[in-house]
Amino acid sequence: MSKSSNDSSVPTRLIHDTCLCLHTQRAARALARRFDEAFRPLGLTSGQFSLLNAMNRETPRSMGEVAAILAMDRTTLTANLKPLERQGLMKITVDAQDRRSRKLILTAAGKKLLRAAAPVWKRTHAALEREAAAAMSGIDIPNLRAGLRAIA
Amino acid sequence: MSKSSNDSSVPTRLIHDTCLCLHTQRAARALARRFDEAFRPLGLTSGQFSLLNAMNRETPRSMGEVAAILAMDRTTLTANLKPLERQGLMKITVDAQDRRSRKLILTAAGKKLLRAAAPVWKRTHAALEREAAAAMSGIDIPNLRAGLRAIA
DNA sequence: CGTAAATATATTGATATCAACTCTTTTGGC
DNA sequence: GCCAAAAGAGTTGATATCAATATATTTACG
Repeated sequence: MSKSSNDSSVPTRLIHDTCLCLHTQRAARALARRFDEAFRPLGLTSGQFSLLNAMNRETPRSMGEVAAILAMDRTTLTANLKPLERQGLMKITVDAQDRRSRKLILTAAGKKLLRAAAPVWKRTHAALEREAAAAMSGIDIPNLRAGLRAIA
Repeated sequence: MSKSSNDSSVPTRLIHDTCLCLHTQRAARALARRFDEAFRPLGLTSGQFSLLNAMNRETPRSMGEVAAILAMDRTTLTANLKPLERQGLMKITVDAQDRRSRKLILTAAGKKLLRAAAPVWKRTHAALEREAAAAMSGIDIPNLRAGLRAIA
């Protein structure tokens, strides 16, 4: 006889221990909280920091380009831009070459905030790498990044 | 003179390429979409699947325990339980030993849904691992999981 | 040229996420 | 036993996420 409560061919325990989706969500939540806290004095979240970064270039990107870079749904990007635009950190302009497309442009305030956030990021990321090394001896951070890219 | 637009000591490009927070968020979004799609015929999201899994045990867990397992804020868990409870997949009971605490208990419907979802998970995860191997030759999935645990 | 298909984005509705705050219950010091 | 501190959970408000759907613009075909 099999056990009464867990007779599935794929036990709960195996799924919990194995699932890359769960492991990635767990890490994503933990890292978001950590960077959110670090950026809080600047009135910025971790996601907003990544988003501003993706827009910080000479040649403005379109919504679709930024959404692809962040592996984010286009409609999520539309929503995420609203608070940034409201705070005057960036603006959305119609692309003159293709009037369906939008160019996402950082304002001076947005660039200034990014400059202020950069050392916070550097400090926080360095601490994260130190702790990761302590938690997992011989952790290979570049390899971890490559693995994350492979599953994204 | 330094360049006019990017004179920060930490260039945007370096942050974009390096940031583990961004890489993890990207992967988390992509995997959530993928598993959400696979579970859709069952009316389940990837997060709900992980949550039901965390509650599937003989000895019920409390909210705090489940939140810790998922690296999730306690208040997020409260919110996430609402649709599951409404759909009759689980119920929340007061712990008789400690009336502050809640025991999270899967219903028969919840267990049945989990059993139906298990093969979907198995299939989807196997496909993910295949594609990850194709994207990154020599990818070490157990090592990737360990790295995710180290940063969570 | 004109229209159907494709492309780029926006809106709506549901769930997810967390900080700040509140409420209830338990624990510890006395 | 009493009361302050601690612990567990719920509520509110803001942002994040995506599917389904809608709108505007461009492209392609005839």
